[in-house]
Amino acid sequence: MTTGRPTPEDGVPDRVLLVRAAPGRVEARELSGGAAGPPVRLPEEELPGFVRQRERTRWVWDDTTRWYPALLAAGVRVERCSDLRLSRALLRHSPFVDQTTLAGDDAAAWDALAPVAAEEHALFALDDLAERLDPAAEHSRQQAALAAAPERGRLALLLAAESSGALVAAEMTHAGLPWRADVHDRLLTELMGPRPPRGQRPAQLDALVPEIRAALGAPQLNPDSPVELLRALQNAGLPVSDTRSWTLEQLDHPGVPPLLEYKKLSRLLAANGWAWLDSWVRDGRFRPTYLPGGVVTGRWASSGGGALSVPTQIRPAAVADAGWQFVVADVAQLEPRVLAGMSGDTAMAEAARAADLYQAMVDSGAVPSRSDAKLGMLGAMYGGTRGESGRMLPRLARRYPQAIGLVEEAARAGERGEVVHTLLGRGSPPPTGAWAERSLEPADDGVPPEELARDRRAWGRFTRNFVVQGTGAEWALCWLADLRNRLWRLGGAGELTDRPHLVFFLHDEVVVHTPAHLAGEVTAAVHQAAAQAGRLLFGGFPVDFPLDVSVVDSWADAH
DNA sequence: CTGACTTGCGCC
DNA sequence: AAAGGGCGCAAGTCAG
Repeated sequence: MTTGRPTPEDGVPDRVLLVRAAPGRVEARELSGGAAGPPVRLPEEELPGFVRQRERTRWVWDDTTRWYPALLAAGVRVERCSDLRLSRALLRHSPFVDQTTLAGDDAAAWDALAPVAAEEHALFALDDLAERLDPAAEHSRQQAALAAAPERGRLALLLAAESSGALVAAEMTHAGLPWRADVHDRLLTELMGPRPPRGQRPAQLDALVPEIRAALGAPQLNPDSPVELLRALQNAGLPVSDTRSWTLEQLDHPGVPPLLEYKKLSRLLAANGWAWLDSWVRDGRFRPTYLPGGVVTGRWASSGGGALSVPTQIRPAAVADAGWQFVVADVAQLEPRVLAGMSGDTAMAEAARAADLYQAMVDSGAVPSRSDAKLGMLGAMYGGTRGESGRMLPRLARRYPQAIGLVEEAARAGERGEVVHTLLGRGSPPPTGAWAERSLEPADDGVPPEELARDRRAWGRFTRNFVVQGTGAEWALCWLADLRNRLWRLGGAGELTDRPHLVFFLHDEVVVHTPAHLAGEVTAAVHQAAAQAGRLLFGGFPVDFPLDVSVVDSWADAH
């Protein structure tokens, strides 16, 4: 920013901090090293134009949810950013970081900063906590923390990936998942009859009630009440202590089939019925809010419309626009592959070079059958040791000592009350609860020792899973970030939604909405991004991440 | 009545 | 002897 207002010609270093100044005004300050240059002030309405000019800039801002939606609404996409809120959250819990480097007067306020939802993203809400924070100071603290960290390379990758994730999240909410309300409505109508007036049951659902009542001999039964239902089942002589579908399926009784049918339809109606359509689908798009880093392991959370569980039943309503298609991709067996990579277990990595990792474990003679392989690995990663899953563990440990050793050690560390971390350095939360506070002295306040021991083992299962789930989330973030940039480059000259763009992401699956003629190139990009994510996390270590990719008109047709 | 908690079930 | 990770959401339940 040598000549006043920054321009593209200024070239690198090209990291610019955006700060809210007086109402309606923004300050841009070029950053180099730890220092911020002199502020350049511009009116809010000029910000999109200003940002659009500097395509290669890394924008540093307090929180992506407070800046990016408005830019997207103005038709501006940014290439990269540093999200100080997300970065701080990572650094604050990473065991790689010396926490004293992050101390400061407004540390507590930074720690408390929460994302804003789409409806409240007004850029200059004066009562916003963010208004009182100093992003330049926070940025230099974070740079210092990073510079002092023993694993600064990994951490820097994690911060960049997390920030890219924040961009993707905002873009997906902006674009929305194409959703055909008419198809959804037809689907509901076929299953349970036409939409009833508010507060009434649809015809097909209603018709099941007398059937259930008759079979159970409970003429007044309201099947929506778990309490009433449980009593009715018990009065009918059925040995049950809950009303879960899985429990009911074990029973042989004439009341069970209509009841299961009722529960199934009633669930669909409540979770993804007409009310869901009214609330969450506008102008042919489903727009949930994604919360990057919303889960302690690094997975995303979501809010609005239950984006984490869009049932397969209603996916036929996700239909690409005319002339467009979906490229749907998911990673087969992400977590065991990640475990092979992060533990450097060459034997498991060899299995991970096959499209079906579990089958490869059988073929190498490690376990007798595919289901043994799967159950055993799930048990190793989740901490299940019951039955089949537990019996496989010694066998797996012999064959894959590094991989199984890594999760076992994570479990032991958790049980000792220690913090564990992912490959890139995301730290697990410190343990809470009676067992953790009392781990060094015997219980003296009446909490039975068995209960403390149970809690301790439960925490060990959490830390065991944390390292794998969390590193899996890091792989997925890198995949997403790289794919996002590849898609942009494929698209020609238009805005985000004129080019191939991400419209859905869930843990290990993405949906890209693309002009049909680019579907082949998008498919290639999805594969290239997966390979790149593997290299970023595991360098040259030979572990593959094969994808299942479909090019479809409707999400329901994938796989 | 409201709000907190529980139950059940969908997704990975 | 028993022992499975992470979520969000709606509806029912129950205490205050």
